[in-house]
Amino acid sequence: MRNLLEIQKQLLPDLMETLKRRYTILHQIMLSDIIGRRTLAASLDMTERVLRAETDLLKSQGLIEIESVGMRISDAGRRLLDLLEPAAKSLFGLDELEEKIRSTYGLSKVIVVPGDCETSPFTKRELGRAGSKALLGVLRPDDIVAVTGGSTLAEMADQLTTLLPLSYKNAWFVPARGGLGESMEIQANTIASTMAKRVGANYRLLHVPDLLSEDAYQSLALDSNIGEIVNIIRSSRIIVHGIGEAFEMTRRRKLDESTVSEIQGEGAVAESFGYYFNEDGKIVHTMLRMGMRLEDIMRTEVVIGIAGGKGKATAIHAMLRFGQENILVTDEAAAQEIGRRIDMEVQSSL
Amino acid sequence: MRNLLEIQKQLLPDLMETLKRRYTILHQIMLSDIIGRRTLAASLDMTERVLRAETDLLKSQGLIEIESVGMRISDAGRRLLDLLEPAAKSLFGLDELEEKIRSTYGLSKVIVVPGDCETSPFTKRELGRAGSKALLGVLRPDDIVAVTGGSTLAEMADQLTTLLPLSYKNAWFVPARGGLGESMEIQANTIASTMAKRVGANYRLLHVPDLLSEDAYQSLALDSNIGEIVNIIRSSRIIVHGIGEAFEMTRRRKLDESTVSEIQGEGAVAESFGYYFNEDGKIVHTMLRMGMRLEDIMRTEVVIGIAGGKGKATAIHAMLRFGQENILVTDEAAAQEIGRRIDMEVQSSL
DNA sequence: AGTTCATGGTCTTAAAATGTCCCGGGTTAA
DNA sequence: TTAACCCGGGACATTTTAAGACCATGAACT
Repeated sequence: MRNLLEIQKQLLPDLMETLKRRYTILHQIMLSDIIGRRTLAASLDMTERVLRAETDLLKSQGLIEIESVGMRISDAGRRLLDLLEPAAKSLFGLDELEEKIRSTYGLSKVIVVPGDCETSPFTKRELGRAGSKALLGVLRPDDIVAVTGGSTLAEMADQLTTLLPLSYKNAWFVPARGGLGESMEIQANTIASTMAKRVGANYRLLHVPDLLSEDAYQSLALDSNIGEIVNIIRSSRIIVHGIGEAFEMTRRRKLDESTVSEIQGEGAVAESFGYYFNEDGKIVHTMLRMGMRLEDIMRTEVVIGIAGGKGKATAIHAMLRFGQENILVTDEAAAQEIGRRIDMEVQSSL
Repeated sequence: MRNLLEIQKQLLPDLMETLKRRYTILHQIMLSDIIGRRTLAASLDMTERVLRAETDLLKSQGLIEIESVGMRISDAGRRLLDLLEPAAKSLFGLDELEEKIRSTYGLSKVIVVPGDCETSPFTKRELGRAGSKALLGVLRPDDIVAVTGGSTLAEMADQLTTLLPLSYKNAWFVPARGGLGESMEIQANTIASTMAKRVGANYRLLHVPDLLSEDAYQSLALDSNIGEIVNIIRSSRIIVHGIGEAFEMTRRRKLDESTVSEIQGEGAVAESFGYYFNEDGKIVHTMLRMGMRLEDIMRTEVVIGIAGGKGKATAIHAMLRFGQENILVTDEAAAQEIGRRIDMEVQSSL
């Protein structure tokens, strides 16, 4: 109950601060699996000595275990974090931010994790955890899930774990599109297969390059194997996609200079599923490609967007305006920025 | 949510201590109406200086007002205490104690107030407050309530206040028995009238001595006025009774030496409604008297027992074993002791 | 085998908490 | 009216605690 905290704040004015601090420490320890005092102090921007006081306390409460190799969260600590998570949201004021974004863009759910992906790799991991939690929250035993590529999605795949012994052996994971010329780990194909393995589901891969010439597209479309998997992709009930900053994506796709400047000229700020969007969420550029098409996306029941970092706020905002998202998973830095933009819009519309 | 507090106990054990301390201080200030720093420090067993640090904080939070005559609780402070009360129960571990006693003896409700009646007059006042709260919780507009005498009941009568504008003008308060040879303030008659006045209800008095000879009993029973009020008493839906230590009651009743030794020889430890009970809750001695009889008590819908102090634990325990209580209101000292006895019983039954 | 990073111990210093006493003023009871 | 009493608040020495800095030792990894 939110009330109780408000009441206690009167008698314990510094309650929030301490609670936040200890929660953050415990949380960080959990994310790090095992971590030393000095490293942890540096990553939390505390002096070693005060951190030590806190970890001693956490240890005496049985929330962490201290070994010669470092500190590790205990089962009790893990349980505590789980229980505290909703409260922590309100502690950091993230619940309000979530609701603001959710209601403004009519989403069914918004999840904001504390921190900034760009600054801390742990926040990125947390984003992945939150994303997989969100996916598991809507995943049914015989769903088809399409996923895109990207480092955030890769992190999410790593964090995906089924706690319940629910069987997903009739579910399918497929890539939403073909491969980018990027490292193996963050390709949609890899991510689809990782996710599938982690929840005990099946997967199909799409072995075609993402960027296609007209000729190549036509000939591949006739291939029956490819046709089959593309049909599966297009009938997905759930799509999980990263959100990219437009310019960076052109670079990662190694587009030629003229195309890049063309896309930029059209005011593109965001990219997802192979489409480029301007600030207003309008599609300004479409890449010829295999896999999900616009009409498939619009038909998809659950669209989960996942991205974080202040620098991606513009891109995320554009995707929200596009209006096809159902669930957004982002971080505090991006959410704050999006919140500011919402405020500005409201103000200018008065 | 109960959960949150449990979580806090793990993550903020030190803050919970100060929360307890500040709650106790604020609570004591409320009970004292107005009190000076030194007096308060003495009654809470703290040094003046540490108390001062706390009261300064309470003042800065606007929970108390400091005047030249002493400290007084503010409206905000009063509100805070009310809101925090259920949480405080769990903070002090009293909720578990309540539940333990409740379930062991099949009561519908057990209320344990912090402290020890014998040590602190404030705890006695608190016991009275809790008792009147419990009564108001079950009191219906046209109830008949029988009350016994005793200092605890007197305190309860003083603390009885109806917050709601509920009308009890059709309710009746009656004494459960006649007068003891004691001071006016703690006689059942006085208490019944005080309670009735405080909630705007009616009252009838029973003007007969509690201890009667056979002859006197017979002749009084024929009196129509007395017969009428006795009938009202016997049809009560609620009875609120104190619980006395057997030996002390024989003294207060000024019984002759032979009767006293007789009662003692029978192993009596508790007294209530004019009956003496042994440790097992069996009635071992009955006084000839007007008013409530055993069969009336058994028929009564709501029996509220109220008593506190470690020295009364044996007596309270005996009454619980008697098995007619529905609601017990006691203090921490007595409840702890009763809890210990329950543990011993459980252990010996294994 | 050497390096690195971990915990846990210790010493010093700064700061906060505490114990103690006192003062002027208002309240109360005689 | 007066005197005793208790009040809050100021002052200050002292104790306790928190914090910073460093080091010893040991496990793990290269």
